[in-house]
Amino acid sequence: MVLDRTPALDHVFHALAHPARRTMLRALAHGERTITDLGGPLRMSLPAVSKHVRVLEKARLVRRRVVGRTHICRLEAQPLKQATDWTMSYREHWERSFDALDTLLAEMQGIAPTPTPAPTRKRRHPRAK
Amino acid sequence: MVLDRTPALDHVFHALAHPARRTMLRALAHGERTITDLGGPLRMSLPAVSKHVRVLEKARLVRRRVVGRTHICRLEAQPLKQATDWTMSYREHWERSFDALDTLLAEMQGIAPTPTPAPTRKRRHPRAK
DNA sequence: TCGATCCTAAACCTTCCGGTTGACAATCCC
DNA sequence: GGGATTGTCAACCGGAAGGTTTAGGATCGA
Repeated sequence: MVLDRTPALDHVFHALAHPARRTMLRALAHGERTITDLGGPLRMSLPAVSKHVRVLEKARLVRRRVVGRTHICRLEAQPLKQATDWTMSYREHWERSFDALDTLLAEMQGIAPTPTPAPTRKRRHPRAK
Repeated sequence: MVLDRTPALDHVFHALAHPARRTMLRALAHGERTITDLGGPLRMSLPAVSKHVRVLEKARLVRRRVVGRTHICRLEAQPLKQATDWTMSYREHWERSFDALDTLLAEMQGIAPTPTPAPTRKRRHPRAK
């Protein structure tokens, strides 16, 4: 079961809600980066970058090790799996809306909707007619 | 390609970052709900509930129709697919860390790590030795 | 040793968030 | 009509977010 009252998810989703932080994660996906590296494409002061990194650390999306005067950041993707688990638990819903769109398009063309393949998607909560 | 600078994602992730709103979405997954319904389990005033719902609407996760004096909310799961697309683009990373854990556990037991299946997961950025 | 580089700390500012209360509009129903 | 129900609006509040500037500590390297 996927829980909604999970403080960890609060931090992860909050961390993901800022474009600068998503950009940082994207950079980290290609390898380790220093703070200055991460700030490179971002047009903001270094202290600002530093704060964003701390938000990512709080969400456990980034780990840092200090080497001399440079801080080297590393992506920690595990929380992204948890986030995915949560959002994915709604998968049937967005697929259902795809089905609905299929149906609509098909009706507009006067043909039957494309039949859903083998593992039948079941309509879990049928609307009252 | 998955874009990081997408305002829509800002709104979606921000909407998901609050446990009350995740709880609301969970309720909506089981069918339509009125504002009062949504506030039911949440121990907060009705105006507060109302604000949360507006955040969900801004993220296009909820649509509302007004029937008499009641406002009926409906889950709109499409943005959750976009969110999933984004987080899933890091899948190889959390799987990689699983591999690492496998290896560690295997080493602790003095046996070889479980071999990775066919489409070999490559180590993209090898650390200098 | 001494300047340049990397980064954090602290103070400050503005805006947004999340909640409240109080008032009121609209609707339902007796 | 008139009370109960549903929900919003507006004002307010404390605190968090997101940015800046200024200062300074630590390290590198010539």
